Amino acid sequence: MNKKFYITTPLYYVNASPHIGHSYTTIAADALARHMRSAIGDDNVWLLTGTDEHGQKIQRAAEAQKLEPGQFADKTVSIFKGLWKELNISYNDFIRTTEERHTGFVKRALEILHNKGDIYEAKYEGWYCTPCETFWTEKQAEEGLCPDCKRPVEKITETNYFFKLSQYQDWLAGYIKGHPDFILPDIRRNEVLSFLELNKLTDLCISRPKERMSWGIPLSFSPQHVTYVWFDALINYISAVGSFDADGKYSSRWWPADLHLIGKDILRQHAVYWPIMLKALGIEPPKSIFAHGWWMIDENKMSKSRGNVVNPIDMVNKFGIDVYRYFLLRDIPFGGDGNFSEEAIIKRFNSDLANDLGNLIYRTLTMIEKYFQGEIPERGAPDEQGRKIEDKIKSLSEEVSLAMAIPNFSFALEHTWILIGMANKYIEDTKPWNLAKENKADELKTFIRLLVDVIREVAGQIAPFMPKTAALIREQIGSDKIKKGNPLFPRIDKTAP
RNA sequence: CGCGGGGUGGAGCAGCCUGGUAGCUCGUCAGGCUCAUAACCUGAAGGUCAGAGGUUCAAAUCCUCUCCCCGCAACCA
Repeated sequence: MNKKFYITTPLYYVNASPHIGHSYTTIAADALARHMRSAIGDDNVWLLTGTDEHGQKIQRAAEAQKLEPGQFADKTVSIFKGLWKELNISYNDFIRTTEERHTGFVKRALEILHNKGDIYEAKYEGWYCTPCETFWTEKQAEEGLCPDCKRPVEKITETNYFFKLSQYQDWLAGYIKGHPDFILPDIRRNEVLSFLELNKLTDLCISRPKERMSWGIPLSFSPQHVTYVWFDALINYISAVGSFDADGKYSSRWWPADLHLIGKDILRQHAVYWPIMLKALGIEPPKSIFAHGWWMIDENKMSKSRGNVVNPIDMVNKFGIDVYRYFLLRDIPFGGDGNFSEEAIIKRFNSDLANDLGNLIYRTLTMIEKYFQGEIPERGAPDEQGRKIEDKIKSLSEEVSLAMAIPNFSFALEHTWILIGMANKYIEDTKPWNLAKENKADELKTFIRLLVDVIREVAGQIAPFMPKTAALIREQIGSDKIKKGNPLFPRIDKTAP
């Protein structure tokens, strides 16, 4: 029935280089997209990522490097694209908010809302800190001082444009209540609901005067203003995959998105602003928004000021792409926070990848070499333990699919590892070395072939998580004749430097 | 009374929504095996599920209170 799957990552803000958090969301989205491609076909899955490039932070960061904002963004974008290539991210489209296809779309969307009366002009009053170029509320600017630099703020009044968020508050609350899967996991859903109950939404200021901030999309009905970055950025999810017709009706092959994958820090923008913007535009909301947790670095929140930002490239260089991908998706149930440390990666690596999976493959290949000169045998009917393994092979993909639908990546991987464990135990119990000595060739064939079937199934199930590894496994054991290589995951000796 | 998350054997976690022998991974100890990457398999030790009270035939699981830790408070995945 649902013959398409449209999944997005956030549009990453290009004011800084990507860190572990960006890579986490993106890898998760990639794994899910790959899984869905194998389930419903390559042509029916669309993975969108991209970059958010407007706004004051970019303008200032560019100035600091004596670059035009566009040039500055180009630099960061190439870093992001390089990382996604490195991490094997199979995105279908990469949209930049500075591209014409997006800016034109945003202008049009704003026009529609303006014509409809959902965007109105009003005086905006606030306490402005000129050196910081930031507005503060009365409460934030205690004693008339900027909370950042502690210099005096001044009261400024300017004309801006506002979006009628408040008008849709009741609709949104009702919608969330009526759609249990709209905001996931439940913790986040409750968070948004209680936020909506406890607060009265204020209309969202969606413009910035050009003289103060020029790096943005100009409003067509007021060229001296540019669009507020969040309003601009969120629209990418629809601008990338569809268009408005002459009457302002939106159409797209892919919309509504099946899943917006985000971090918990940008939940409110996605769960409050975004659905309301869509509602106002007469466009269906996304089916699901899933906010995952944060990686803590050695028990601390990752932040630049702490100097504990983890660069994904360092981890990839140290442990390999697939190990990094596996660790992020396996170590914690998707949704919660996790602790990131090299020690934790090594632990996962040695126990799951080297001992369980790598060793299973290696010992199986050795047996095929030893007992069958490298030819993979056909098999007959297995014994009882073998039949249980057969059953597990059959049921595994369904189990994995259910876990991926949540999505809970660690559950999905755990299911696969149960099969790996069963196979390792099967070897132990069957004692093939005795079968060989006793010349029980048929039993040995069936036994070995079942192991091969297990490994092939495992390769299929881990492919979305570890595409490179899956390909290597298939290379070694995918055809009639094995190609044994070195162990896929040589153990990491902790005592070594 | 700002909001939220968490406190489960040595470590990290699942289970809690839909009460009913407390589970997983790692670590430790003992044993087995040799096809294998000092890997694999088996067994054992180890928890009054933060504390108190309540509901119930029965509570880690539901309710109340207390203590402790941690995030968030509008552009950091």
